[in-house]
Amino acid sequence: MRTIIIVEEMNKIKKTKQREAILEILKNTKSHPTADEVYQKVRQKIPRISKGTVYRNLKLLTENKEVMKIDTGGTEGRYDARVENHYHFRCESCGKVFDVDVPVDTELDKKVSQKTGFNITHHVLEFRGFCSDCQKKAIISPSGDKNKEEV
Amino acid sequence: MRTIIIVEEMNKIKKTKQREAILEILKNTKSHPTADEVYQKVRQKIPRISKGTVYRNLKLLTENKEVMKIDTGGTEGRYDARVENHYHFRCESCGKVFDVDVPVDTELDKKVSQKTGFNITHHVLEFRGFCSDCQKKAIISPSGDKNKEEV
DNA sequence: AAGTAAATAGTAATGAGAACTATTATTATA
DNA sequence: TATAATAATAGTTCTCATTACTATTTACTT
Repeated sequence: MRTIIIVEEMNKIKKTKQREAILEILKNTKSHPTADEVYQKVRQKIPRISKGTVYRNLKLLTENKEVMKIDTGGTEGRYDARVENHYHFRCESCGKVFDVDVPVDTELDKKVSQKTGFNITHHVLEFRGFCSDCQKKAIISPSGDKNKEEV
Repeated sequence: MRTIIIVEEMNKIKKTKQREAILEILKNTKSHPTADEVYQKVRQKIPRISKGTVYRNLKLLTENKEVMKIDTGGTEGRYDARVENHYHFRCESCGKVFDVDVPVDTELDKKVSQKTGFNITHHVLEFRGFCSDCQKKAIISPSGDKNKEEV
């Protein structure tokens, strides 16, 4: 019988201006930009930065818990420099994501853990509906109908 | 000035064995299969069905509220024939999604609506952690580290 | 200052899902 | 029941977010 020892090699992370600029952008925005939005913004400072670098660093920063990835809903990931658990609202018309500041119910996790036997680390909660802007300009129904005619 | 009238044409949906088979599969499974998993299963009954048909019908069934799409987390959508709002648990190791039967807190929507001014229609809540199976076989940490060595 | 290893830019590959099109199947109607 | 109208299908191509790959550059170590 072989003994298996798991060794975690710490990979020495080097400081780069690209990663610092990306983190800075996330820290200075209240919106929750997509990777592409971060890319567009960081290009103003570092014009030759590549999209791969943005993705790689967003992933790295997420792994290091310096930022948080919002993978709830939609196809595009969104990134948030606010790393403590909190809730969001997503507009089903324009897709924008906003913070919702109500206390996180950690008791719920314990309750459901006991009931189900799952080892629950946290929960993600996203409110859905229509933001103020989209409520105003809601002339065309947001239900995704395509059978519209102009007469 | 032109008058614009928006006309919604009701598209008459035709019954097909493909769509019925897809709905049947979703009704007879407690798991929450991805489009591809549905495709694999329906192929046992209709071998020449195309993946596009599966996607199109899943979308159609979702629009008609006959099934529900779980777009929370991950890249792949999952489908559920249980259409009334309920909560889920997602295992961060194997990716499986399970139902969580605790009452849905609709009061929360009203409370947050009033506080924020968003028109909130519902919320999605997903517990995250590790399922029973993955807790047992958790020898290798699920944190996504790749720097492991066997000695 | 030189050596090393990690990070980068740029490009190609992947994979979920949507779009397109000629053909087939379903429903309405004569 | 046969026929006409049109929705749905199979099969293929396309899109778009994200990842992988690779030669070159940059940051840290000694």
